[in-house]
Amino acid sequence: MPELPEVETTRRELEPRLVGRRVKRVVVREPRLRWPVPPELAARLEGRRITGLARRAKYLLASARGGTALIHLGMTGSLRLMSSSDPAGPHDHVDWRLDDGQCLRYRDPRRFGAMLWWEGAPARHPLLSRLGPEPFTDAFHGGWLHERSRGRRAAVKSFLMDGRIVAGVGNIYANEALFEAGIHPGRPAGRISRERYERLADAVRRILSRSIGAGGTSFRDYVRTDGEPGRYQTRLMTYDRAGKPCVRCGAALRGRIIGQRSTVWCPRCQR
DNA sequence: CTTTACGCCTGACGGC
DNA sequence: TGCCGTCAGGCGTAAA
Repeated sequence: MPELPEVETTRRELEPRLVGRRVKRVVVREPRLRWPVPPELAARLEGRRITGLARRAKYLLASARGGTALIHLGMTGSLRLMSSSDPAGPHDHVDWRLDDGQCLRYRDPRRFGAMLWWEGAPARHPLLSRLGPEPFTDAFHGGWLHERSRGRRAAVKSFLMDGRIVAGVGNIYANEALFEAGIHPGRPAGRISRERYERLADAVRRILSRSIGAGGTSFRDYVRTDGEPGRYQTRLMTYDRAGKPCVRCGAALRGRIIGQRSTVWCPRCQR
């Protein structure tokens, strides 16, 4: 499931091979993603050069003269670079054929992802305009989490996964960061001290950094741009490990649905 | 404002 | 073996 580390891994791998290239042709085999791929995406992108590739939360932003393509990988999306002559497989919904013979190919079996075109400033896009700070910026710190959580009764895990609080933390890494910080995922967000939120902010950054360093987590569908899986799934401490021993203390990890998401924690290490 | 539930979608899995 | 029900889940949206 692509979260911030998977999207950032994709961005870093694509950037040197995509930026500066001209898009010769956009082929949309299946426009029915989360929102329909708009016809103007192909119309505007064809013939233009990609001038940059940025990330905001889990969105990739490919800029060109006159606009920006927003790409979201949803649950099962991946972007790979291959030869334009490679035959498309199942769920390969969109190709960007480039001027050097490469092809940027978007695959997404469940079609929860998106590919949109936006002609204004990216920060003004409705999907981006209300996002909270990026985890790796100075604006994200324990004091911010503490301040924003006052009066909130929802579980800290749900709070941490709220994109308006911090951008890009999804279910897997919320579980991992709370484990690392020793905080029970079900604890009401408003009842956690500033000191513990400092530890949580640090843990979020550390967990995300480690996963980016490993090329992300591949559970089912996510692959890197060369088709290889990420390596971080071998280092997950909680996710998908309910009932298994805690890597730190050996106690059996507990699992429960919190905020409609599978949640795993150690009953001894997390309070 | 916050919180909760729903739905989009396919593939994997378990039960019979 | 095959069919079918259930589940997973990012995240926008609607409703409470």
